[in-house]
Amino acid sequence: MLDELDRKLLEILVKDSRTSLKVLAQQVGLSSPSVSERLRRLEERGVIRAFTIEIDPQALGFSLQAIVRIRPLPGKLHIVQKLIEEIPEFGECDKVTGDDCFVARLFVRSIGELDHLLDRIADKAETSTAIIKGQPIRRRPPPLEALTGRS
Amino acid sequence: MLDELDRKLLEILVKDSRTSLKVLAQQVGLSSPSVSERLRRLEERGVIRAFTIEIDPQALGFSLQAIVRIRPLPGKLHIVQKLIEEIPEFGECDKVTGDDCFVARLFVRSIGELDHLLDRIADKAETSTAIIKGQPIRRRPPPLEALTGRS
DNA sequence: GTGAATACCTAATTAAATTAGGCATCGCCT
DNA sequence: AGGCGATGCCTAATTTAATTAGGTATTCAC
Repeated sequence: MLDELDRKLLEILVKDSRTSLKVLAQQVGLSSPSVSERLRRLEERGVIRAFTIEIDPQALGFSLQAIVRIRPLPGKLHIVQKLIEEIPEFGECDKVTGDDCFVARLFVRSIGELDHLLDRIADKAETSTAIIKGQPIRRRPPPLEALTGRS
Repeated sequence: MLDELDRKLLEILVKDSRTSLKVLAQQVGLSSPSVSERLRRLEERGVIRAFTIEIDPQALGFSLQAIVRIRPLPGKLHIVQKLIEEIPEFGECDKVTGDDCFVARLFVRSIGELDHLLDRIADKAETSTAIIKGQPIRRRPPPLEALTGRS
């Protein structure tokens, strides 16, 4: 369902999505219309979810990040979820097993802002917060390398 | 340091980084060479870290994700960090305050694979794992919206 | 007030993406 | 076995986009 060439294309595009069809084509040994068609299908099938840019949060003024565990109080699940969706300072957020809780990333400008945001959910959920220090050890993408290499 | 137009450009590009200079230009009311120059500088300054694609992990076979808290045993910090960097199944990983530990995302094909990977660090760190269920409530990006809107 | 630096513009050029049309291979059905 | 449709690729032509070159207005420092 995803052949060698598709994976190679994805690998190149993760590193630089502006790579021209011409260059992609010579990397995989196809013509540019063929590559174009493959990319179209990868998008169509949802393998490529988006062409996007990665922005440095610090450049936007978000010098602080935190990882927050949020356990909604009984009956408050939907209200809490809605809040998370609406507050723009939330980054990625996942629901995890166990005692039905969320794990989310928060981008803030200061500790004060962090406190303020947590206050907004304090009466609807039990939270625990870990402040992120330093630069990330790794950044996001799903492990394309893991498909070819051993682990 | 980042004016209104820059923010607008970032906002458009986060949604679709293939947006042409022509379209960007008319959205912000500049000519395309001017937009081109602004983007060049945003990259140069590190505001735009990368042009990239977002891939659906499931399409790659990673049907399971977990968030793992990893507290390296005394003296084992660097070994653990190196492992996290090298194992391709790790996604983003941050160091957090408190008792010096990491919070990482793991992409795996099965519970078996998850167990296997955790075994590899079991003798070097204390770990606790939460399996992610369902689709994420929110996805990654730092909150551009938070710069304009109130919160 | 003059000179240098910005930040923008338009027009011309170069480069990239798309379209159109055709060919080979494969699987399937009769 | 022969034919038919669907794939997946190709080249060449066309269209669209990005870049470059050169010029103008504005601002700030001296």
